[in-house]
Formats: sequence, C-alpha cells, structure tokens
Amino acid sequence: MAKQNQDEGQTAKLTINDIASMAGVSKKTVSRVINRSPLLNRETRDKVEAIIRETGYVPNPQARALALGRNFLIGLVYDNPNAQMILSMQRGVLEALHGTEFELVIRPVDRGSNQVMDDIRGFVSRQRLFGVVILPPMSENDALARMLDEEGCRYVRMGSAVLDDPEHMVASNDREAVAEAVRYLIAQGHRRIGLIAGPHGFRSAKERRDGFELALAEAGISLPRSLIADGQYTFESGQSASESLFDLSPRPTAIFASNDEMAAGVLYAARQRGIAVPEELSIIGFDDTPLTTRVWPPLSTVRWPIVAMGRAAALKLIGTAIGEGSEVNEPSMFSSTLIRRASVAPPASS
Amino acid sequence: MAKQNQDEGQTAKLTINDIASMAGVSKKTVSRVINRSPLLNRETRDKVEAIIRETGYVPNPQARALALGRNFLIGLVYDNPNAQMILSMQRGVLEALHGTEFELVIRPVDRGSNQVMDDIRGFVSRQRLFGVVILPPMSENDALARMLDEEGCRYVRMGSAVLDDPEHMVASNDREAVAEAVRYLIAQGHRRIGLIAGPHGFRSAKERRDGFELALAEAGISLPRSLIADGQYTFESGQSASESLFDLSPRPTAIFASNDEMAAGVLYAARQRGIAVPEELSIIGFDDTPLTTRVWPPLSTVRWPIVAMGRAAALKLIGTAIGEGSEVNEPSMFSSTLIRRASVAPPASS
DNA sequence: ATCATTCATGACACCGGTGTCTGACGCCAC
DNA sequence: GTGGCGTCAGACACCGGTGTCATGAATGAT
Repeated sequence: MAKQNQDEGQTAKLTINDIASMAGVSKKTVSRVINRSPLLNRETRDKVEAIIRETGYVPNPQARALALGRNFLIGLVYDNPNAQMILSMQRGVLEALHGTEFELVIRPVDRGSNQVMDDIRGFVSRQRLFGVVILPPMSENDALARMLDEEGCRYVRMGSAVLDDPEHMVASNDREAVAEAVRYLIAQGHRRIGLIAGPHGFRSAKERRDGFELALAEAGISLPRSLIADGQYTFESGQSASESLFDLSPRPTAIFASNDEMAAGVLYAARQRGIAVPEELSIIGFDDTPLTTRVWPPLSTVRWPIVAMGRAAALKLIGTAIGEGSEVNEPSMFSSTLIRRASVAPPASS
Repeated sequence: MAKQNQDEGQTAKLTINDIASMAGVSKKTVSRVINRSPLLNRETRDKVEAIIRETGYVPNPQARALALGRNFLIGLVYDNPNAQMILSMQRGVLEALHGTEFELVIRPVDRGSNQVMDDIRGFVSRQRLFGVVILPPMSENDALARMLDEEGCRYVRMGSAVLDDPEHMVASNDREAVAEAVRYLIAQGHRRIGLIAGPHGFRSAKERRDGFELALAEAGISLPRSLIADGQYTFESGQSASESLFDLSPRPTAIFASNDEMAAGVLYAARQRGIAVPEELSIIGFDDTPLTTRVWPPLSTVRWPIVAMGRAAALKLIGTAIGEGSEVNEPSMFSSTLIRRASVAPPASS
C-alpha cells in the first residue's frame, strides 16, 4: 500500500504509453489487457498485468470517457432534496459503486419547473453519464424515461409499484405493506381508522391509499370519505390534516399517515389537543425515518429497505459493465416490513 | 427553447469543428471564444458567439477535462453520511454550482479507516477534481489538507473555528453562539447548567464546550466537573449522558447539548424519568435540524447557516474559474443565531 | 517606401485512451 | 514446398478539446 502511493505521489502520472514501453508491447495491447479482451495470449496478458500491478497504474478516466463517448459517472436524480431518505439512497448507491471506477453525481431538480426535462437532458447528455437512478416522484414520469432512452442513457427508476420492466426498475410493494399495517390496527380492535393520504399524482400516495382501503375492505369495514384527509408528505400538512380528523365525532381511534413526517404531525397535533397517544389514538407512519424513534411515543411505521434498493438500482445499472462472470440479477421488488412501536394500542373501550 | 432541444435531439452532437466550419474560422478560434480569450477581434467573437447561441453548442466536458488535465467536478468529502446537515450542505454547494459547468460528486469516507488518505487521494487524483469541499470532522485533518496541496487539488474546509487561511476555509463561530445560548439560560435564572459535550477530538465539540465554559465564567458561575457529560453526537449518547446528569443532586435545571440529536436524547430521557420540560428542565441543542420542531416541546437550538456556508465554500472553489469580472470574495466566517423555542423556561423556584 | 512591431488567426501536435484494419506468425492440408 | 487460415499484436486514425508556435495583415516609426 504505502509503496504504491509513494510512487503515485512522487512520479508524474503513469500513462498507457509508459506501461506499454515497460512491457515492450503496444499501447493497444495494454488497452486490451485493461478491457479484458479475450483475444490475448495468456503470456502477454500476465506480463502486462504484472506491470500494471507493480506500478499501480490506473487508466485516465477522462481519456476513456472521451474515447468511449461515455463517462463512468452515475447520476442520481431527485426532486425532494430535504428528505431523509435521500441520504439512505445515496448510501445504497454508493455502496454498490464502492470499489468500482464509478462515481456518483447528484442532481436535485425542480419537478414543477417546465424546464426539468431540458435540465435532465442537458445533464445526462453533456456529462455522457453512464446511467442515472431516478427517485420518486420523478421516477413516475414516463416522458422522462422515454427521453433517457432517446439519449441512450441507461436508467433505473425507483418506485412504489411496478413502473417498467425489471431491468429499469426497483420497487417496493407499498400497497401490501400498508395493508399489513392496517390489518394490524384492525387486529388490535380498531374500526374507525383515519387515513392521511399523500399528494395527488404521487404513485406512492395512491399505492398506500389502495393498501389502506384494501385492508378495510377485507375486514368488511366501511370507509366514509370523511376519514380520508389529504396531506402533502410534510409535517405541517400532517398537523393540519389531522385536525379535520380530530373534529369528527366520533373521532377515529387510529390514524395511518402515509409517511413519517405526517405521522409526526399527527402526534404533535394530538398533543396540542390533549389527545393521548396511544391510549386515545394509535398512529402508524411510513418510512421508518430516525424521527420515529426520537418522538414520544416512538412511532410504529413501515420500513422499506432504502439502502438495499439503492444498492440494487446501482448494480442493475453497472452490472453489465463490471460483469463479474455471472449475470447480475438484482431483485426488482422489495418488500417492506411493519415496525411495531409504542404508538399503537387497542382502542379505549368506549 | 423547444427549437434548440429539437436540434440537440435530432442531430448528432455538435463539436467544435462543426462550429468552426460554420463560422469559417479555425477550431482554435472557437476555443478562444469559449474561453474568453482577450486576444480576439470583436467581430470574430460576435460572429462565433452568435453561431454558438443559435446552434446551442456546448463544449464536450470530457474532451476539455482531458486536454486541461482537470475535470469540472467538485467533490464533497464527509464522514457522517447520515447527518441531516449533509443534505443542507449538498443543497448549498449545488446552489452555487447551478448554472455553471460544474457538477457535484459526493464522497463519504470512513474517518476511522487507515486508508482514508489513500482513498481520498485516489479520488481527487483519478478524477482530476477541480476541487473538494471537506466537511467536519474530516476538515480538521491537517494532513489531508497537505495531501491535497501536494496533489494540486483546490479545497475548502468547513469548520467550527478558524482552521486555515480564509481562502481555504468557511467557518461558523460556534464558541460565541454557544456562549450566547448559555447566557440566555443564565438570564432566565439558571445556575446549575449541565453540558453534554461532543466527542473528543472534534473541533466543534471543543469550541462548543469552550463557549459553554466562557458564558459560565463570565457570570461567575462555578462549573463542577460532574455537570459535564460526554456524548457522541448521537441520540443514544444524549440519552445515556443525560442519565448521569439526572442522577445528580441537586439536578441541573438546564442542559445544553452540543447537538440536536443529543438534545432530543435528553428530552426523551427526561420524559422517561417523568421530568417535565421545560418546567423542571430546560434544554438547548445545536444545529436547528427539522427534528427540533417535531418533538414536544420544540427545542431551542443554535442555528448555523449551513446552506449559505455550503454556497460560500463552493463559490470560493470555483470563483477563480467563473471569474465574473470582480474578485469573488465570499465571507469565511459565518455567525450562528439562537433560536428560542418552548424547551426553555425559568427554573422552578426551588 | 521599408522595416519593426503588434495583433489576430491558423496549423499542428498533444492530452490518454479506444476502434479498425493490416500484417506477421504458426499451423494445417494439399 | 506452397497456399489457406486462424491468432495475436501493432500502426494509425480518432474522440473533441487546448497549448505552442508560426504566419499574415495592419500599424507605426524611420
């Protein structure tokens, strides 16, 4: 270790020509070794590989990018730059990229802007990105996927439901996970269960709502429209949405909020009203952010494997490139799990 | 807008040669226009610029990177990939980079590993990074700074105190901010104030502790060693550190926690012990993370301008490159402000 | 009018890799 | 012995920019 780095530090950077002349072969042959061309004589390959190892030579990525017309950069495109999940997603992708020649370039965009498309197009085409991982809700944009196809840029879409063929998609089954959560509430004895839905137009919002309705329907529980409140996935929207549920009479004994931020908003609003959680109100959120264990009581929630999904997405992208013998066959569907914490209890016997 | 993009999409990518032949000049001349060479005839420049504008030509960054031996990438190096502040920092840096030709590559590293140095060296030297922004606590590593100098890689260090010359540093004055917070507690009438310190070896931990001690000394309040508990900047460490303070008799009436995660830990532990906040215990944290407003009661805290500091750091790096006429002269020192929320009240008259 | 000097531009090599095509070599069949 | 063929390696152009130096025109001095 130490030796190689000394070399790197002291001498000017090695080029393919240096290696070629040291090995007594042409640069093209060195190039073949680097790219694992099968047409090589075993002896030649071994000789060159030995020299590469000794010298610690690493090909210049810029030159490769220019010659290949493609960079070894993965882009991460998302729209909600403050969401805690972004960090987990970055970690997952970076884990997959670690030890490869790929680097991660992050790109928050403004979904609402009418230039998003051009913005992303410029990004991938200028940088000649190897591929991009697209996070929800941007990932639900089919026009974006088509555009990336046009640009010849690989992509993987993350989502809450099937969006595409497995090759281009990594999804979690939100619907089933939410259904499980609501079944749990029902099993605890709850019958009047409120929903704080996510924003219209978000696939995740729809899936979670579908799961909610599914579980109630299974149990034969009717769902008046008044038990559904609209939220925006923000803490504040969780607070205000819960107000309308609290005003109902009788009040719901449990609320499923479509994400943790909103669940925290429900908890906060409940405290302000003097509604005891979980004695008078059970709450379940979604995401399993750190927040859930910081508040009191800790929030039950649905955990989806963000890091693993990020890793899978990245591996799908670069799989063909690193191609370690076997086909990379990352799963496309991940399942979420219900995390039971103190925010759920049987309803007060009223 | 639409027109240019159609062109981009339909035709193969324009190169400098295309522009040159369209303008009837040599590619070198086009290159001069792109790089704002002062040696150009005004007419020529205008003509070429017009064509560039019409066609929407953008120089190939890979080719530039190869020819210049330097990429238009900024690296962000940090060690605490889960910290909420990372997102704000990323936002700040990206704001500065927006509209420029620079992209942001993120690079979490493991501070504890004995290969960090080699890891980062490989990163900057392979990618020929234009520069890096280094976040605490990595930024406090002087050997890292020297190594970057060696590699000829620009850098800006973010910190809680002066670490370097202004050109290489963006800092917040944690000491003074904490002193202000503690003065506020004193003004409310508190005399037995506990400190939950950050990890040993962190500059921010030392600065905050110094500020704490400074304010007490100013007020002539003695500080027994028992009122200082060690923490690790984590929620859990905040919980356990506060336990030792709660065991004191008399108990402190206020606690300053060196970051919000630990402050949340204090709040949680207080609730478990049945200690009312703020009636029996006031709490102040540091960072102003979203968490502070999600818990009950909302936590008073010290807010440092993370986004602005990230922006400043990035501008320092690229300032010379975009060089919009005037010298970019970003401030190097930012001041933090005390945010007063419901977690502080006068001590119970005991 | 002639020469020196400045200014604006172009020709050409170069950055460090990769793709294509050619050619040397060894092997086999005839 | 010769032709045909498959293997493997090298020569060379190319990716799309930038640096260096040379060149030609315009300007001013003599």
